[in-house]
Amino acid sequence: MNSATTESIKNINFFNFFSQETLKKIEQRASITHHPKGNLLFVNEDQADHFYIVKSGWIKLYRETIDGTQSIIDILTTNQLFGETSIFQDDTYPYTAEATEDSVVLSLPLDLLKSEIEHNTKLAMTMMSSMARYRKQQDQEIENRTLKNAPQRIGCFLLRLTEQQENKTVSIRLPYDKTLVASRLGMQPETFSRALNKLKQEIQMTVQGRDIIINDVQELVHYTCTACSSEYPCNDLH
Amino acid sequence: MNSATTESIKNINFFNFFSQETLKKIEQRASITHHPKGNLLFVNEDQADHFYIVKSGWIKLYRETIDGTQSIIDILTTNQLFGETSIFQDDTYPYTAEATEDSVVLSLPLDLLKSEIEHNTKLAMTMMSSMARYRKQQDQEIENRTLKNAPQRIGCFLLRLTEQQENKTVSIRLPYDKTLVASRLGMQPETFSRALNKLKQEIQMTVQGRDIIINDVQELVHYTCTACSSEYPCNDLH
DNA sequence: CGAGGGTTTGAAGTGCATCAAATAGTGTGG
DNA sequence: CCACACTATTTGATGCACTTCAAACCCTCG
Repeated sequence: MNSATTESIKNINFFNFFSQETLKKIEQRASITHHPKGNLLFVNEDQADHFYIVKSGWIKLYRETIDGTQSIIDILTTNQLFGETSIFQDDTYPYTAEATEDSVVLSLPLDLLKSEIEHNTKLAMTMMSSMARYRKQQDQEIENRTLKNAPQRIGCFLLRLTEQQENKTVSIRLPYDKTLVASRLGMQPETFSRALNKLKQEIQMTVQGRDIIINDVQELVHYTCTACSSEYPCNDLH
Repeated sequence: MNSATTESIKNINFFNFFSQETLKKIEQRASITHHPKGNLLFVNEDQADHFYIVKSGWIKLYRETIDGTQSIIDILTTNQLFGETSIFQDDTYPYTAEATEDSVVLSLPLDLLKSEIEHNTKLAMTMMSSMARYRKQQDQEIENRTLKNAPQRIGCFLLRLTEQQENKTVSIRLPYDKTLVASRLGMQPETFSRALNKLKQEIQMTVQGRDIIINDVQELVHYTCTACSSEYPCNDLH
C-alpha cells in the first residue's frame, strides 16, 4: 500500500513541496478506500481528520437545506484534492462529500498537513496560490449565475472542457451524466435539456448522448462570453 | 503621514504578524488617498502594485460585461482590506474598485507584502485563514443565490447586520442606499423594494428610510434560514 | 421652489421551476 | 437474446419569481 501511495502522490504538484520526512509519515498513515456509488465520505460539519485525493471515480461536494435541496460546490475526479481547507475551519468539513460513481480515494491525515504548512513556507505559498485560484473561480461562478442565462452557462461549461484544443471543430464528452451537469450548473434537468436545445439553435453543434461536437469553437465563445466580464474566452482556471 | 499610517495599521489584526522591519518599510511607502464618490481606484485586470485599506467611506468591488452589467463582489468599509490577493494572481487586480461614497484609503506596496509573506509563516497562516473564511463566505453566497428567494436574501443580509446583538428586538440601519444593497444581493432595485414589502408581511418589522426595526429576530431567523444549509443562524462570517 | 437622485408602484414579459407524462437508454435475470 | 425494471432524458403544460419598461412619488439640497 505504501508504494501505491507514493506513486499516487508524486504526480500531484501539491506534494512536491512537502519535506521528505513528512512525506514518509504521510505514506505510513495514508489509506486507500473504496466507495460505491452513493456512498458519503463525510457530512457537512463533521469533525475533520483527513483530507483526500481522488484516485478514480467522481466525488460530489455539496451542502443541503433541511428539505434536502442541494447546493453543489464542486465535482472532482482523478488527482483532485478535497477537505484540505478544513485546517483553517475549526477542523470541520464545510460540505458533504459523496461518491457519484464507484470511486477510489486516498485519505491522508490533516494534522500532518497542518504542521507541515506551519513550518514550510513554500508549501504555504502553493496552498495560497491554489486558494486564490479557487477564489477567482468562485467569483466567476457567482458572476455566471448572475449574468448568464441557462444556455450560456452550459456554453461556459463546454468551453472549459475544450481546454487546450486549438482546433476550430472540437468533440467533447460530458464528464458525468446530464442530470449531474445540470445540478453542477445550478439548474433543473428539464431546464438543462431545453437549454442545450436552444444552444443547438444558436450555434452549430451535434449532441449524441454524452458526446458533443462543436463545429466552430469561436462561435460558441461569441455566444457565451457576451455575458462574461472582460476575460475571453471563459478563462481556463482549474 | 507616517504616524497616521502607524495608527491606521495597528488596529488591524492582519498587521500584527508583520515583522517590525517590514512595518517600518511599509509606513515609509504608504500613502493616503482621497476618492470622491464615483472615483475608480483601479480597473479589473489593471497591473497591481498596491493593496488597500479603507479608512472611511465605502468601496465597491465588481466586474462588468461589455454591455455594462455589473457583478458585485463585495462592498467594503472602514478597516477592511482589498487588492491583497493580487500577489497570487499574476499581479493583476481581479476586479474593479469604485468609491460609492467620498472615501479615504490607505495604499500599501504589494511587493513588501509578497516578500514578507514568503518569509513569515505566521503571516502566511493568517492570510490563509482569511482566505478560507472568504471562501466559505463565497460558497454561502452561491448557496444563497441558488436556494433563497429575494425576501430571504434580504433577511440574510439584515441578520448579518444584527451581529452580536442578543436582544429580541433590534434596530439596524442599512449601511448604504437601497439601490446598492439590491445590487449587492444580485437583484433589481424594484425587486428589492417589493421583496422588502413581502418580508414586512412575513415578519413584524418597521422600515423608515434606511432604518429598520425588527420586533423579533428569531422570527426573522426562522423565515430566512429555512433555506440555509445546516448553519443557524446565517453564520456571521466576516 | 425646482432639479435630480433615490424609491416605489403598476403593467407586461421572460426565464426557469414544477408537475406530469412520454420516450430512450441501460442493466438484469431468465 | 429478449422481456422487464429502472434510470436518464425529453417534452408538454402551467405557474411563479424576477426583470423590464414606464411613470409617479418622495426627499434632499442648492
